[in-house]
Amino acid sequence: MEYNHKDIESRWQQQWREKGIYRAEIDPSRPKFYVLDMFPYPSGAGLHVGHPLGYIASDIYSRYKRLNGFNVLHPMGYDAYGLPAEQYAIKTGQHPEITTNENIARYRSQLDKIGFCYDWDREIRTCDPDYYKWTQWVFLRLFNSYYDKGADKALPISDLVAHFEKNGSEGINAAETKELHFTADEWKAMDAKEKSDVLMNYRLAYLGTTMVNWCPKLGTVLANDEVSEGRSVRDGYPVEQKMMDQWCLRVSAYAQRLLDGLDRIDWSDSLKETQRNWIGRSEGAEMRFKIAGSDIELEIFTTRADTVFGVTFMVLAPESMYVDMITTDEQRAAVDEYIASIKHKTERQRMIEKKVSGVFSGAYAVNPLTGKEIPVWISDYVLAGYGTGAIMAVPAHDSRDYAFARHFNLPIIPLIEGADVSEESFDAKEGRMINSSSDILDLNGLDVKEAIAKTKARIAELGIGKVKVNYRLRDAIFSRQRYWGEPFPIYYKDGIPTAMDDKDLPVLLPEVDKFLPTETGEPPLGRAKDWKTKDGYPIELCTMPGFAGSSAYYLRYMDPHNSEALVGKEANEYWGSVDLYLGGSEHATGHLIYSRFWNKFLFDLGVVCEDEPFRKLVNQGMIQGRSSFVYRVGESNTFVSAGLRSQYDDTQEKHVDISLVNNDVLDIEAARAWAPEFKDAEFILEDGKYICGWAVEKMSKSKYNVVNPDDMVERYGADTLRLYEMFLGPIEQSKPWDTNGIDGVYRFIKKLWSLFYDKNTLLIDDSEPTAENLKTLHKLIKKVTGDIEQFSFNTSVSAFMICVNELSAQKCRSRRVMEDLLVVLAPFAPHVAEELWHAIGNGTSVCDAKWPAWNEDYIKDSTVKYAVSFNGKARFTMEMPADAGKDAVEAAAMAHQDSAKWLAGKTVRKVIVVPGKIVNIVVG
RNA sequence: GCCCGAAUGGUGGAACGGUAGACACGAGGGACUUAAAAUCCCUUGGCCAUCGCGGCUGUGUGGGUUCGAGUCCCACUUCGGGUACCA
Repeated sequence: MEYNHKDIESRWQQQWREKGIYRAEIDPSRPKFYVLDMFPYPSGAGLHVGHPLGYIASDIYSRYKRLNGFNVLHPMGYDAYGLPAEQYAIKTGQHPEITTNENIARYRSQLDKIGFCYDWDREIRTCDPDYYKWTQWVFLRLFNSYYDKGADKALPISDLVAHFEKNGSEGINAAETKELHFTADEWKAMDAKEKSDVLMNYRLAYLGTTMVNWCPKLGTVLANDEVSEGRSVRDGYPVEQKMMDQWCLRVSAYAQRLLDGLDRIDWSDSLKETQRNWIGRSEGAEMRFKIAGSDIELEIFTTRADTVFGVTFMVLAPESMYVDMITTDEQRAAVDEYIASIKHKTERQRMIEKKVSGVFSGAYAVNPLTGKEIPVWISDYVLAGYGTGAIMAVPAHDSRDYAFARHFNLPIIPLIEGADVSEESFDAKEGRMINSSSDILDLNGLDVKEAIAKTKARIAELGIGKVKVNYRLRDAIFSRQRYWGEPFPIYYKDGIPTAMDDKDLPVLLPEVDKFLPTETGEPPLGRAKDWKTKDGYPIELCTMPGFAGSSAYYLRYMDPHNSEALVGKEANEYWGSVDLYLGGSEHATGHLIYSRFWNKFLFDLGVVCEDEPFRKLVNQGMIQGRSSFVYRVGESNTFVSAGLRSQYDDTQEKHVDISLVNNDVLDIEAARAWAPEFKDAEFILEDGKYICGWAVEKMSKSKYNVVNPDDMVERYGADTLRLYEMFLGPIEQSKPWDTNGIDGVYRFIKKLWSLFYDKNTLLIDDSEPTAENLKTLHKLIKKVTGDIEQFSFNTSVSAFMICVNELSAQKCRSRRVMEDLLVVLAPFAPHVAEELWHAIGNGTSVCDAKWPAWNEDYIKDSTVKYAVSFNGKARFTMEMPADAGKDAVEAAAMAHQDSAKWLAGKTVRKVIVVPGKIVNIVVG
């Protein structure tokens, strides 16, 4: 029988499906293991060969755990809400649901061909009402909760209301948008709208007026992690800043817990570091500066309290509420003009220009520690969203303040001994303080760190400020002016945002005639007929963002058909948290923050039993494309081979489809047929060939470098694709796809096959394995076991190749050896392993076998090779009995015939013997 | 700018501080074949060699630790990734 992957793979895939062997059920008698892939957004382009990389790795790990007796939960689903389907709907009028379902069907068929062990009975789609009901359900909980900083957890908003009834805002220690002060009587006197406004200040899901990233092209707001360098991450459209009423999640309340949790989880250091930076904890002090001749106090935040004596001016963010309050009449016109000029610029423009700009407010503030009066300026280099939106400027020791001071000719006072501030500021936190003394505080001679501590203590003592920890992490903006997303379970009762009841869930996404905003600029849901509650109140028009549906999907997989709860107690307690999570590092500051926040909140509520959702996380690298180019000479219809390109002044590179290129040699006839512009083109050859240039780029249709896994499966089979993707290199590393190498893996499978079959004759018998056979086998078992535990799948593939070559040379026919070999191979190449497993007479599936243990005795050598070096440089090898003692090894090395040559005329100073490895003789 | 990470043949990549380049691709040579595909065998870091003895050199650069460094430490260069007026 010849190896026929098509026949084998479709047959076994069908059998596995029919027998449902990958179905996972709660089984307290077995240990559980939860392996999760980041679920994909089903895009119209389908999967390319890079997508399955992580899925293959997690599949290998899942199968390995199964073989080791674990009850493995390995589910898959679709992050089905998203912009591309909606964009397509706007263009064509086709409902995004239709597009999405088509794309899902395509993804599924592509995934199925690769032979994954997913439990498809647990599939979820975020756009499915049975699923998004629970997304809405969590939102209602967030809406009805606040964060108590004392208890350090989320509590019901009703607790807060009870407190207000009794004590007003007195003694409240809650995460809040801004500090509010009112008495119980004042609270009671408020009308419904006023009370709603006050509670919004505390709710974990709240409606707030915030500066948002508005993308006019997409007609929606974007979260910070969806914006990069002033453009939308997904499509690259410009993004501008705009004040809008938006639903927000108070993620910032969990900043410290999100930070602390990182120490308890097994993620890569770089990913943890990225999250730490994103959360951006910074310890400093808040300090109040009085405005001269008024009662107004400006509050600032600084990490450099030690530099108070170098404060020569203050700066407010243009959006700061103080701007209006302190601007003098003389400066009013200038300030208004400046603020207007800022508003015109988008964030992107501001960033590109990076020009120093600002305006004097006319007001002066009093430095509380020196008594000196300093001017207050307004500039856009101070951000409204961080700290208090106001800073004390210390030009000598902060580069931004320095640039500003230079531009506007403001004084610069150096505070650190030896710091030269004539050309640039001295930002380092080191050195001894000078020029820092007044009646109130003396820092002279102190080290920077001591000075910071002393100043903080003094500020607190004087009651002009306090020690404060700030976080860069902002609340997540949760509204999208879009159609294809989860509707909010919120309606407006006389203008007051009101939560729906659990029994009203799910709030189904309504039908609309078009997917565009309305003529009056309302979101698309404004087009829905009767978008009202039963009582006739209007329902929220925005939908939730993409990260809503992906924030708790891993919980739903545990109990996907539960209609009573997001996840049942029993299921949650059994499956716990995700033991292994695989996905791309691009979610480091988005999904992976939001779902941790979401999970911690649900933990506070007692809905889930684990505080962290993903115990171990592995980022698989990206597989990039390897694009091929031809070079057009000037504007002509002549193309020059890559090697001759330098002989022409003006050549332009042009992508050509990689299917036309083999080992960088262009198939010219195929190229002529491929594109009209090549039809009559002239090709200048080198050595009779047209050599293409190449570059590693992201795989995309427009670069003609996409490799489709279906084609690979068709030509080589799923097992070869799986092995090859693993063989390409370490899983975490990004690497270009190169189809050329796949033949090597394909050959390996054929060699494996020929170990079992010669034509139609099965070669395997019941003969006893030889010592050699066992050594080869057990080396493999040991290696692969270790590799899988460490996610080093590429070296496992090499180990299989070596093993098969050895067994083939040994003419091994022993069934015992082959069985173990197939079990170890099964996670990597399940189809061929299953086929051969049955061929040698096993009735049950190899997926249900037991992972073999290796026996060290079989691997042990009776003799060991020692590399003998002189002064560290290896010169020759000698063989010694494995149990020879150090002295014997040393003596043998010294007495070896080759030693004489290296020892001639030298004295031996020292001999180092590393058992089983090396003898190093140090000679002088 | 700041924070991570990386740098090894023509290519992808192996190497608990112990004979660098496993394994694979590609290339070259050969066998089989009318021929091709497939398969198999040999060679393959560089340089030298009285090319079947052997030798020298070699893991981005420069130092250091060590009997011994691709691996550890310091400085630098280059390339990726993240982030950015975050006070």
